[in-house]
Amino acid sequence: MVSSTVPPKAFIQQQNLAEQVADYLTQAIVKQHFLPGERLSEVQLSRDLGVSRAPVREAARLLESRGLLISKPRRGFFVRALNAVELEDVFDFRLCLERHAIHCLVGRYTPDAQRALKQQVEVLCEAAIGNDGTRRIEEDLQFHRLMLHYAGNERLLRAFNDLSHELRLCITLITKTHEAPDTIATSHFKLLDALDSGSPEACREAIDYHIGVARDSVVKGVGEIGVAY
Amino acid sequence: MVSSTVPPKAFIQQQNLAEQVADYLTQAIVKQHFLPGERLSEVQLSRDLGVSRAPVREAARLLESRGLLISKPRRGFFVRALNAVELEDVFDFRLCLERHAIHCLVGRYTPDAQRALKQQVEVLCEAAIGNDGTRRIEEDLQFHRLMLHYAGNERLLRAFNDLSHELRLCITLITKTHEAPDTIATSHFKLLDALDSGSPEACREAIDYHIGVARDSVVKGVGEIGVAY
DNA sequence: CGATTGCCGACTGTCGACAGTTTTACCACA
DNA sequence: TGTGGTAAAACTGTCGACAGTCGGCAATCG
Repeated sequence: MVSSTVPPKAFIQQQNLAEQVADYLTQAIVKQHFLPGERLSEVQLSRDLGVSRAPVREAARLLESRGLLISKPRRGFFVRALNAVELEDVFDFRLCLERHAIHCLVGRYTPDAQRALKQQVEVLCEAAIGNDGTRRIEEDLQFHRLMLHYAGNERLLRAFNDLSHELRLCITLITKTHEAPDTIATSHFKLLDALDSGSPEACREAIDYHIGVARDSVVKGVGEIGVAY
Repeated sequence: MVSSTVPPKAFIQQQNLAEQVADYLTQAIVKQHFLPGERLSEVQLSRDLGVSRAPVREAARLLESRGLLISKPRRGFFVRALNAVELEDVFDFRLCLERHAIHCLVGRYTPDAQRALKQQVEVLCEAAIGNDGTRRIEEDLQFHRLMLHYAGNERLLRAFNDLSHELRLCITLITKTHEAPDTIATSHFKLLDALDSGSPEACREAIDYHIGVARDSVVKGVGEIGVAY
C-alpha cells in the first residue's frame, strides 16, 4: 500500500435505515413539521419514507428514549409537548449536569482543554455573527459538549447528549429571537475566564448565570407550548 | 357494575411481550446468568422465550438505552462490561444527580416528604435486618428514588431510574458483602438529619459521605469486572 | 511455514402479512 | 337534534421469511 493519506474509514459506513429515519424524524420535529402532541402513524411514515415499519418503530423507540416522542401502548407515538413545568425541569437538569461538570473540569483544566474550548467559542461567535440560527445552536451545544467531555465523565456526557435533543427542541421552537452576537460571546467568555481563574465559586457563578440566561430567554418566549398528549 | 373491590386495572393490562422480555433480560443480567461481555443472539433468545425476534430486538434496544447492553452494528448485542473507570463514572454521575436533588429538596422539605422518607428508611432497615440482599438493594434504591421525587424534578428522577439499572448491576455483581444493618441505618439517618437541619452544607456533606461509602464498598470489592466488549 | 484469498455458516437488518384492539363513521331511535 | 350502539376502518403488536453482511475456516500462494 502506498497511499498514506487514506481517510480513516469512517467515510464508508452508511448508517442503518433506522438511524436515517431517526435523523429525519428529529429534523422534522425540531423544524415543526410535526407539531407537539401530534400523533405519528407508523404505517404512514413507512409509506412516506419508502421503508417498512420495522426501522420506523426502532427509530421511534430511540426518539422516545431521547424524550422527543412519547409512546402510549396500542395508541402509537406522539410528539412530545413540553409544558411550562417540564421546561423548567429540562433547564434545571441541565444546571445539575453542567454545575457538576464545571466543578470537575476546574480541577483538571489542561492546556488542551483550554485551547479546545477557546477555539470553539470563536467558532460559535463566528456562527452567531453569520446569523445562521441553526448553526449557532449547534455550535453552542458543541461548546457545552466539549466542556462535559473534558470534565472526564463519559456517563455525564451521554446524559447531556440525551438532554441536548430536548434542549434543541425547546430552543428552536421557542426563541426565534436571535440574541445579539456579543451577548453570546461575553456569556461564554465569562465561563472561560472563570475556568482560567481556577476558582470553583467563580465557575459555579458563571455557569449559573449562563444557564439562567438561556432558561429565561426560553421560558419568557412562551409560557406554555402544547398542552396534552 | 357491582364489584366495588375491583383491582385498579393495572392488574389486567399484561405488559407487552417486549417489556416482559426486557424484564427477563434485566433479571438475567443482574443475576449473572449472562456474563459481562457475552454476546446475546436474537434468534437464540427468541427461541428460548418462545417469541419472535421483534419483541426481543425492542427489549434489547431498551436495555441498550439503559446502559445494560451495548449494540454493535451487524454484530448484535453484548452484555455491558463495566471497567474501573466506568464504575467511577457511574458513582460520580450519581453524586451529580443526588447532590442537586438534595439541594433542591432542602428548600422544599414538606412534612409529607419527611414522613415518606422516614418511613422508607424504616422499611429499609427492616429489609437489612431480614438479611435479604436483593430486597435491601431495592428498598435502598427506592429511598433514593423518593428523595429524587420530592426534589420535584421529573427529569432528574428519570435520569436516576435509568442509572439505577446500572447501579443495581454494579452492586449486585460486586458486593456480596452484606453491610451491617446498623451501618445502613445510620448512613440513611444522617441524610434525614441533614435535611431536618435545613442546612444545604450539611446536606451536601451527608450525601457526599453517603455515596462515597457506597462507591468505596463497590470499588474496593473488585478492581475490575469484565474487560472488553 | 506464514500470510492471503475465497467460501461457508450464522446472524442482523429489513420486509410484508396477520390478528387483536382502538378509533371512527354511521345509523337507528328517542 | 341529540344519543347510544354497531360495524367498518385503521392501527399497533407480533410473526415468519429473505437478503446482505460479518467472522471463521480451509485452501492456496509466496
